[in-house]
Amino acid sequence: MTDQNQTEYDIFSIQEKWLPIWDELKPFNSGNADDSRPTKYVLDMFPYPSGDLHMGHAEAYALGDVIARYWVQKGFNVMHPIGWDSFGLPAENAAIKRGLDPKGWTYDNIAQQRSSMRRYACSFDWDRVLITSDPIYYRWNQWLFLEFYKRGLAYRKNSNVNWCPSCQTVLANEQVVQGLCERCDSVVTKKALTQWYFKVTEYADRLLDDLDTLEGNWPSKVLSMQRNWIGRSYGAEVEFEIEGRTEPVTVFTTRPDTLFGATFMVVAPDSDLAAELASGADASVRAAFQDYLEQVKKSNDIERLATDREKTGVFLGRFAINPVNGARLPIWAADYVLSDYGTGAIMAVPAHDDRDMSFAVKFDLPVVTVVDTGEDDPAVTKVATSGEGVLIASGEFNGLAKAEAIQAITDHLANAGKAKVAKNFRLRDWLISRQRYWGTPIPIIHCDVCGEVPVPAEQLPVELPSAAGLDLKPKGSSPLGAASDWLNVNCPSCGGDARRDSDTMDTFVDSSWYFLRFLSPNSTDAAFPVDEAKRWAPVDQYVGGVTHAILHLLYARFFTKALHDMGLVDFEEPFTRLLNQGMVLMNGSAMSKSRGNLVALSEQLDEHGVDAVRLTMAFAGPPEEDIDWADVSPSGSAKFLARAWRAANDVTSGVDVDFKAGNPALRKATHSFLRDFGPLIEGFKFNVGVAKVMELVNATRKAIDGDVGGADPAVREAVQTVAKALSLFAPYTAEDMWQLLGHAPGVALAMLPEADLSLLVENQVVAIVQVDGKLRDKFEVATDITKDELQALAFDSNAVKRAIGDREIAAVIVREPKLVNIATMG
RNA sequence: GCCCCUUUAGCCCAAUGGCAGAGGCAGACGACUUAAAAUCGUCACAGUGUGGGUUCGAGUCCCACAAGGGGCACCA
Repeated sequence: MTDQNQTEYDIFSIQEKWLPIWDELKPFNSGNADDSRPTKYVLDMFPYPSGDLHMGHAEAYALGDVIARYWVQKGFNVMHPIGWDSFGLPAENAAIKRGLDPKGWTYDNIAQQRSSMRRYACSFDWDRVLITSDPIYYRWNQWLFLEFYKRGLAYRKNSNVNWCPSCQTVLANEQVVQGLCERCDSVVTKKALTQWYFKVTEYADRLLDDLDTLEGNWPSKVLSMQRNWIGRSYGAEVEFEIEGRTEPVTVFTTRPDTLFGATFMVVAPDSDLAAELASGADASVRAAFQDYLEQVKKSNDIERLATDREKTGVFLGRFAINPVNGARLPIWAADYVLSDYGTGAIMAVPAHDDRDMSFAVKFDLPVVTVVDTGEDDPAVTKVATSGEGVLIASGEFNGLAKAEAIQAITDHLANAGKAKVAKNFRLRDWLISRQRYWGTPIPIIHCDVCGEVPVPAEQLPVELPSAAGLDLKPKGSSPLGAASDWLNVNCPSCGGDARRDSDTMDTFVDSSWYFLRFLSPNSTDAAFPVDEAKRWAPVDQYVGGVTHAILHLLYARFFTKALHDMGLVDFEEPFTRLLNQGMVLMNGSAMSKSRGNLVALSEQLDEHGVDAVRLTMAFAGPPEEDIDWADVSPSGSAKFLARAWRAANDVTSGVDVDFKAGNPALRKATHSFLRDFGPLIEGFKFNVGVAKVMELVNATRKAIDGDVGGADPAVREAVQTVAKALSLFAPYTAEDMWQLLGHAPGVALAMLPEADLSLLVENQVVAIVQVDGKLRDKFEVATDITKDELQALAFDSNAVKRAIGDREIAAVIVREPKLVNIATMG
């Protein structure tokens, strides 16, 4: 049965041999209508086609493949699709640099990655592929945009937005990291622009609360980052009368219990309120405010967020009245108050808030202590005390603790119509307009008569015009504005002259719903089929890097909830289970050309073979930890694979031997492996799973070389088990082993059997005896030994007697049949 | 400053509260070989970051601290 030419393991000829056969076999097709297997949806985060695959992709896809292939072997119809997140700036920048069309660059890279994925033996269903820059895909971005628009979830507003002067485009809040553009690290500035937004905040509560349902199935780190980002805080909105103004000003506070300690009010300098209050003051105040406003506008977030920065601000010459005690509070404008959070105005309680305290110290404002926390008085120390305590100097509320005080004071003011319970979110609406070319055109037409007019559904997609003749260089307005043939259209409503919106959508829109598009990637009837979504979605297992912990996952969750409310899906969370793999490092740091520590995937594959690289990724350690390529050994992996392969070559029994006649010890090893393997894979302990396969191979080797011999049925059973398990990590080697064992191609579809637990029953076990927790003796006993028998045996042991000496026995713990612990006095 | 994770052999990493070692790398030795490589086999190496506590028993649970990594950080 053995191929005579194959006496030595040669991974490279094995790779060449099997690729075309798999192309024919298509073992991972998930689209057969008469497939009766239960469904499972395993999804890898799709790549951006910025070049060929790199080590990071290799890790992610190796790990995703372990899971996808595992479920296939457990009898599931696994949908494991792939696509490309192919709109976005790198294509545009590359095009500008080389004078090419972004399209050509993008699709060349996709072809390259696709061929590398095939060679890497990813278990993708190649009949389910999508590319977000295809009109057939982004048409549905536009359709969804318009559906959102109908429901008020997409809207346009003018505000101060994040602006990257280098990318020459606006950025979402989420794309600004430490005041820098996440893409190019330029200092982000502010710019007042009218832009499109998705109303994520409408879902803020659900986005936060539903994280609880993911507990245990998503990494806790991601859950906490999302919670942090959404940032819900409860408190009260309190109205303050303003001298010389009819309307009161509402402030949001999480500490209504400290109201008696409010000594001034602060408003955001860039708010309308600040301007209005200043305009009612005298000339010198107005001038000072204008100066300050200019200064604030010039500063960027880097400066603003520096923690050691001194507080700045100007007095607006106006006063508010504290609703609890009638105190006159000076109103200041200061940039530590943000115009787009809460109401853009706060009551300042320096005694119990660090920020207010440093402001009070800087400008010599009074400090009134109203909570006794047992610490030194902040009015004296000038150090705010923000902890729990008892109310003082708060009139009828004195003596109350924090929670009661919050309740009581809020209720008291609410009765007078001056306050209400409120909550606020750190989360802002999602700014989706981008002033760039390579993205989905926003399907809105601007008409001087009719205003914003949606492009009628039957006119979708609004295709991108060719880049030929367009200047793609960033210049602060969309390159599409210059495509006049494309831009100028008739208004769908009145037929008059009108213009298309020339901005394109943030590419995170593309990836917010792509997991649904895989259900029918080529459909021109709908974004996705609702009935298929019921069958396949949500995604059972999502695999990808933690870099998307906030942005992508939050947006996809928002889309899912919106689609749920539109009646298009029947679930509210898109990704039931999430695995974040770590990064691949080299010598302790992320690989980069500039650091000179880049490891080329193609070179690794050429040197060690696909299987050894994949196995190394899985074996290196827990998947969520980083892998330092300097610490692992792909050549060691290759050595092991050769060892496994040779075991298959040494099997001399026929395909249909009866395993029951096999060597009991080796059968036991095989079935103990089968018992352990599944839970390890399902618990993402791939490294331990691989170690178990190695253990079984070692046991098999010993059996073959020892008394058992290669003809024993247990050897075949063991090696077949190895081949199946190994196909999760090393598909080429496993397939070749499968053939050596006399099977038709398709080890990936071979079922992983359940362990026969009856083979694992022990009737003898080693019992240990401890004295005061220290091991003193051990001996074999029957597994059904009684407690008394075991205890008697323990006291019979000379070693135990010696250990006890003449001390008195305090307690004897017996855990039959494996343990006796004798505790002595003293 | 706040929160989270990690810390086990020279290295990467295992260990339902019950004998610290499953697996690998790097080593040493042996067999095979004229020799080497490959292969096969054997072996050594830590008492689990530090200090307390709970327990009959702690790598595992609790508290504090240290080091490394990550996240958040003027959001009222």
